[in-house]
Parts: sequence; C-alpha cells; structure tokens
Amino acid sequence: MLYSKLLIPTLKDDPAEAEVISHRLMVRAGMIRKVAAGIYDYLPLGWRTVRKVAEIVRQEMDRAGAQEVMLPAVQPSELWKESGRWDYYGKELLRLKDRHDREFCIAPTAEEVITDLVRREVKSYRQLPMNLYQIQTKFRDEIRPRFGLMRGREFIMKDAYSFHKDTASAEAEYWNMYETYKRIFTRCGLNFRAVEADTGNIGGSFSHEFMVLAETGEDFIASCDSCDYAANVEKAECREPEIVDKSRLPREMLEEEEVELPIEKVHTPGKKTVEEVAEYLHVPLKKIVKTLIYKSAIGSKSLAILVRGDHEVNEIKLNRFLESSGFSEVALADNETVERVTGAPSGFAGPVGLPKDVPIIADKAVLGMKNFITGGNEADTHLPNVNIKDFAIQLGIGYLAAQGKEAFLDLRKIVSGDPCPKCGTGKIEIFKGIEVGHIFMLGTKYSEAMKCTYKDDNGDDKPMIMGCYGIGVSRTAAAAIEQNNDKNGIIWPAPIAPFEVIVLPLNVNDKGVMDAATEIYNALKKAGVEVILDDRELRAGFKFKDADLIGFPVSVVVGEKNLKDGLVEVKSRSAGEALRVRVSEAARKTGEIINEKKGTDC
RNA sequence: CGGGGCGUGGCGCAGCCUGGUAGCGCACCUGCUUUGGGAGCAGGGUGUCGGAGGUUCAAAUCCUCUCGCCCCGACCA
Repeated sequence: MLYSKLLIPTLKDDPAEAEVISHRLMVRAGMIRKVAAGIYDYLPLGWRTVRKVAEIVRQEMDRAGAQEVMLPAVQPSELWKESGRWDYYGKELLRLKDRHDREFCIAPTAEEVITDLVRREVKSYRQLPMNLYQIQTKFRDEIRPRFGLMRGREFIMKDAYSFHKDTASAEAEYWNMYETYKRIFTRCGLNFRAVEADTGNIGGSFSHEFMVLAETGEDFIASCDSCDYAANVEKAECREPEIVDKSRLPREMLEEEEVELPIEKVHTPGKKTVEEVAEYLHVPLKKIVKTLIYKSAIGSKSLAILVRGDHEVNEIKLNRFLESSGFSEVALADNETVERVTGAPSGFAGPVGLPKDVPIIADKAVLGMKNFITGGNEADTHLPNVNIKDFAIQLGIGYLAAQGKEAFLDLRKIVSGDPCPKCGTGKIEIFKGIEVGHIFMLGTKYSEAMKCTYKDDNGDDKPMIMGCYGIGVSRTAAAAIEQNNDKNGIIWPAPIAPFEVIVLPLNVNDKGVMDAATEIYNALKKAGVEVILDDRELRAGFKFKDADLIGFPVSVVVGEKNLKDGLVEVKSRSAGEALRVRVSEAARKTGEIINEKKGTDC
C-alpha cells in the first residue's frame, strides 16, 4: 500500500478528551475517531489491527472445534423476557421499538438468541457437545463510557456458547476454551494472566478472566508469589489465621493476646478517617476497627460491618453472603442514614451501643483483635480498648444463625502481603489488569429458563449444560497498546500490527532513493510481508515521527547517504537500533526479522 | 444518577470576569528556499463562538432553558 493513498490522519497534539495511553495513541495514530460517547469509527489502520486480532481468535476457535455463526444484533424482547433478563439486565440494555411498536434490544450478549437457536435445531444427545461462536459488534449502554476502545458502549466481541449433555463434557469444554484463550492471547503477543473470577450477573458456577497486565487496568488481581493461584480481587478469599487454638497462632498474632482492658473514651475532634484517628492517637491502623453502615437498596434496613482499620469491605462478598436475606443489594449508607443509625455524624460509628435492630457483622480478621479502637457513636469520640464481648456480635440476622453461619465472615478485600488462600505459605501480590476474556460455566440457567433440552439415551428430556466464553476483540487491541508503547508512540506486537513493515524513502524526489525503496517494497510484497511505502513528499523527520507513532514493527530507511554505499537501514521499533544492509539484501533481512518477531511473540 | 468542568476554524487553545472590528499555534492551499527526527520566509482560505430564547443601541461575553462532551464517584460480560 502507498501511504499517500491511505486514510491515516495522524495528530501532533494529544486529543484533549483522551485520558489513557491507548486512547490517546489510537486517536493520534489515526486508528479511530469518536462519533459519540463510547462509539467510534475504525479507520483503516485501526480496523486492520482489529481484524488481525479477530483472525487469530477465529483460527484458534476453529482449531478448538467451535463453529462460527452470525447472530442478530437486534433481538426481540420475547427471548429476553423468557430468560428473565429483560427486567433484570438494567439500563445497560439498550431497548428500542420498531414501527409496529414491538420491543427489541441491541444485543450486549447473545445467550438468549443462541439458546433459542439450539433448542429449535438440536434435539439429541448424539448432536452434543456443540460450541458455536460469533464475532460481532455488541452494545452496552455503559453509565460512563471512557478510555476509548477500553470501555466503549459499542465494541467488538467474540462470544461463544457451548452445549453439553452432562457436566463432565461441559467442564472438558471449559478447559478446552481455557487453553484456547491462552493460545489466543499468547499469539497476540500479550503479557496476561488467567485468574479466578466472580461470575457477575451472567450467572453460573465458576469462571476465569483473562487479564492483560497493565498499569491502567481497571481490575485488581491477587496473585500468589509461590503457587499458581491468581484471582480477581473481587473474588479472592482471605485466609485468616485460625484463632481458636492459641498454640498455633503465629507470633504477630500472639502479641494481640493481651489482657482485655476496660473500654475508655477519648476526644478525637474532627478525626473521621481511620488514618486521622491512627495518627492522632499514635496507634497503627491495625489497632482500629472500622464500622461501616450499609443500607439495603430495597426498604431502609441498615446493618453495620466491622473490618480492621487497614482492610476494606469487599461488597461483592458481602452481598453474596446477604443473598436472600432481605438485605438485598446493600450499599454504603448515606450520611443521613449514618447519623440516624449511630446518633453521630459520619466518621464516628462504632459497634458499642448501636440500636438493637441494626445487626452487626464482622470480618474474620476482627475476631483476632483485642483492645481495639472504634468510633463512639458520638461526635468527636472514639473508644479505645473495645473487645468483642463489649458489643455482642448479633448473630441476629436470623437467617445467618438459622443457616448455622457465623457472624464473623470473610468480607474484606484481599491485600498485598496476605497469605495465599490456596497454598497458605505464599504471599499475595496485587497487580492491575485489563479484562480481555472471560469464560463461564453457565450450567442450566438459560437452558432451563428457555427449555433448551435434548433427549438422552433413555429418550428423556434433559436441560443442556451450557458454557459461555467471551473475548473483547476491540479491547484486546487497546490493551496491546497499553502494554506496548513508549514516548514516541505504539510498539505493536508483530502479529497484530496494522502493517508489518514501512519503507521510508527519505527523499521521494531522488530517483535513486525512490527506485531502491520501490524495489525493496515490491520484494517484500512479493514475499507476502504486509508492507506500506511512505511515498509522501515530506521531510524525513515527519516520516520518522509518524512511523514511530503508528508503531510499525520494522522500518526500512532509504536515504541518500547510505545509498551511496549501496546500503539501507533496517530498524526494529522495539529494539531501536538500526542494521545497515545492502539494498539487494534488505527485503530478505527484513522478512527474517519480521518472522522472528512473529515467532517470539507467539 | 450525584459532584465538578468544558463546548470559539480540521486539531489544541486564548478572548468571557469588566458587552463594542473574533484571535493565536498547529494543520490546510500557493510560491521560493530547505530536505536523516514533526523546516524557514512570503502570501492565502477557513468560523451559524454547541442550540433556543431573553436583557441591551449592541452579546462569544450577561440571564434562562436545552443539547453534547470530559473528569471524579456509584455501576459493569
């Protein structure tokens, strides 16, 4: 391709709206343009990269035995009502009506449609298992789209759905997809981790997320430094030392085994946060217990959650424990509620003396604490030397007691340095990641709701066991940039670069330069290399800047000076240094470097 | 949805407070010079000042409404 003929509107200035690197660079490199909030045009370069990611996904999915289909983007409400998600999905589901006033939605995912297809066309266990996928534009009406392609409303996704006669088959396919995903992201040249994940509102029993490690990631990953454990922080369980058997306590816990002292009361004017209190009273954060008032979304019931001062509540865990308790979907209470419940301004809540109808639930880590500091339920007051016996943890949420659950639960977010929940000996490290893939064991949630059944070998109808597997194709392209860039621009992993090589004749008006460049360009094209010839009549510096910004893995620089000696430069974007080779050797050498890059990136 | 902010040429911005000829840089077009890291000089084109209403002799500027966008928060395969 000739550069002069391509639509590559690069920008010298950063676009004002772009916050993260991938967004900035994709706009500057002329890959995307915004049409509306979270909705973008893909220009030739951007689209080439997206297509390359999609092609890798397609090849690996096919290799894994899946079949590609194409499902509708606009879907009738009936199917969504059948699964129950029409009401449940919320505002992210963009709904619309056709001219006959029939309700539709723009698909954010396709469980309903695929389940409908399979229930109509697949009848027998002999036809199972089956894995169907599509690569398609999806729409989710995100509350706040941001970060360019990382979190758009419209995005390109590969979604796959598998159907099985039994759990064993479904699990086998789950792990088949797990391996397939590893191959896909490896082939894309990405540094990623597969982590245990929460299943969210898709439902199902277990799942893994594939995370590209990057500072700008929105997800936090807990990873063990000695075993292979890795999980989304939302999901990661916390292993608390068993405190029942004192002889087995680690030394640092033993220090907590002090004599319980009587409660005191201190004046802490304006010290609302644990940090402020710790500093004011000269105690470590670990000596404080935070009391957080939560409020149910429905009704106005409140409850108090206790966590150690240096810990944070994991609301996903909390809500899971509270499922079907009447405390559905709790969230941090507003200041008004806090004042009503505790009788003190926000910042001074504590477990001692809370109204009886406010149940107290504590994180397990609190169980090991003695003589800790809590809020006094009174303005500018904290209570040192509080102990668990002082406030009678209310096993009071009746259902907890009824279920034999304790009021000390795993409710906190795991933090760096915690013991690994799996091996127990390793320490947890926290990384940031971008979710590019997610695999779920769905079970029978959709097949039961939508009567997607098969006849087993006895002729009985059974619901199919399902799995579903997503990859954010456009997001993967953005994640690759987050992970591969420098101050000059993008450094594409060769397998997903929009072009593999750029040939840069520094002076297009010099016949010798142009002839040599054209010769190399033609030879590369003939060899099947994706090459672009920068035939623009521009200064050298300009061309270099564009080439670096766009991030071609290899550039071939043809300049008058080197050409006098019959030489050109072959430069690798990632390595930086230039290799001088003869014109006649240039194409072969460049091809070698590209193949090597594609090889090592695999 | 709560809080904050921004809409002025293709892009980035100034002007608004204190109403009175709409500006700067980049980009774009022409010419000459230049030509290995976003050139120099000269000339040129480019704006419903996001939209609607209002105040005023006069509105980019003040007021009201509205639309769009960005940031923080809550939310999220």
